[in-house]
Amino acid sequence: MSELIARSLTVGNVAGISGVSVRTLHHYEKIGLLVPAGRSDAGYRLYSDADCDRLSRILYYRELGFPLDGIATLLDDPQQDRYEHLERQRTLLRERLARIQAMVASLEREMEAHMTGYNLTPEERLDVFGDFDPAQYEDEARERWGESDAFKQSQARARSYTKEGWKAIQAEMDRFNGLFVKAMNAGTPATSQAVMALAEEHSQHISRWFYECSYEIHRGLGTMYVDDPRFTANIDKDAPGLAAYLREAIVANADRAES
Amino acid sequence: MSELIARSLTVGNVAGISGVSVRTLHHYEKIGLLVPAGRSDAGYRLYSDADCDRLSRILYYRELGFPLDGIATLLDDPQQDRYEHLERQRTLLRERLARIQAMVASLEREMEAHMTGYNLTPEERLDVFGDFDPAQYEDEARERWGESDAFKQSQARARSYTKEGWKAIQAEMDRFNGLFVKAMNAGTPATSQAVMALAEEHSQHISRWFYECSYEIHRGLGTMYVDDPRFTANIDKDAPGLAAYLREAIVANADRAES
DNA sequence: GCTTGACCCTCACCTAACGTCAGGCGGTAT
DNA sequence: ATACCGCCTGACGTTAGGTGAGGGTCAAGC
Repeated sequence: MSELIARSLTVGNVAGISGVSVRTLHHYEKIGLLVPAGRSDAGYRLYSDADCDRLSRILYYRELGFPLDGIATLLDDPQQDRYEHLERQRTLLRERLARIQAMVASLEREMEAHMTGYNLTPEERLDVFGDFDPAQYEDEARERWGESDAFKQSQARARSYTKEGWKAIQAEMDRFNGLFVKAMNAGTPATSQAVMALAEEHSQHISRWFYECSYEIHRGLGTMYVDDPRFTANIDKDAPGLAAYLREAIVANADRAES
Repeated sequence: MSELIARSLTVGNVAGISGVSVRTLHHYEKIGLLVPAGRSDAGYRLYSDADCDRLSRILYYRELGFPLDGIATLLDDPQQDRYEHLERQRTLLRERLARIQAMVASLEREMEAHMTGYNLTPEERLDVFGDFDPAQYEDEARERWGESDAFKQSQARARSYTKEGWKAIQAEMDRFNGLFVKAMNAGTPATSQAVMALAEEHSQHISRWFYECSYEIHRGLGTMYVDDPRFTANIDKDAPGLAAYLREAIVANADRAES
């Protein structure tokens, strides 16, 4: 056996590289969660590599929201080997990721609502992360957006909006509404060239700002305007029948383009 | 103007749909963070839609680690409009996501270390999320793994290991080591057919369990075994010179296969 | 050898964000 | 009318540390 030079670190060192405060380390010792391997002559705490290892695990579980005494029982359970921990931590991280994604989804729902101007119910607003099932969520997103690529694009773009862009998009959406209303009130059929062109522009506007809006997706949107009463109510607010008119134009345009 | 039937909810209702406790709502009222719009005759708290809206924002910021009084100043700042909040929340979520990804990366580094048996330094172990720069991280990963696809695969696979798989991989790695050591000790040249075949098997084993291991990547690994003293030390622990021997075999095999 | 400044020690009290009773009123369904 | 559930207001407890006070320690420079 070659000599073992076990490097030992002081509280300050450990605090420095781990990012926790010295006080926190004191605290962890007091509650028995992380007792340093030894002390120097002067009484300085000396942390071994194993201590750092343990601290790293502690920080993982702490970040994931475990109470400190829970972490202690987890770490001190002799039943558990390293693999067990890595496994659990991975699972927990996955859940965490899902939670964040739920928040992102909720945020985007709100941005969208804010944009199109309809009001969320308190239930919708407060469903920020509770009872979140990632699988169901993915399905819902896929169902809603037709395919997940488009959805991802939406996220990617949403992330890069500037304030000006945001305002511009809203103005543009208003302009669209105005044009559609005008056409409808003038009695122009939704299937006319002019109105279909407007629908085409609408789809391209979405592509520019939100996600690659395929005709399939655009059709889906049109359907939603009519089928989802919250959308319908908002769209029909100023001009009754606009939602249906919009849908007809969108579908006609999609059919024409794809034929 | 049509009549406005502002629905109002009791504490219990709000607690139910938001997932926070009644006590929490009491607390938020006491500190002035969320004061319900009104009270019923009996003194029941009545929360309006706007209150729910505010609560939703509060929960966002809370989840992101803001202190409650900080949240109050954020929400009550008249300078800030809705967009400001959405914008900030998005940024914060992105940071959060990066943090989780850093943890995942750190976890995978540890799994890998555990697998190949080398010991991380305390610094490495404790670098769980601090000072994380996603760009730098990606670069490092790319540099290390040659291209990012392979790296992503590694992550994808790592996520699906079972305990048995994990043990099997370790056993297999040990078996490889044994075979290489035997060959080396027997004086078999690293460039011999037999040893190159072993190297090929090694690469395929990695492909099976970690990521599509191209010859380029495999060569990179071999180089790392020699260049990274931590790897070298661990590999040479039982059989001095094994790291260099391994590298020679891997490179020879890759050259042969690609010619 | 002495000082200085960064770092360490141990109490000890303070805080944030709730959890958890206790004791009592209000509403409503049987 | 009773029973039960949900609501009310204190008030104390708890977790995970923050923030000094008062006092040793160590390495560098004069």
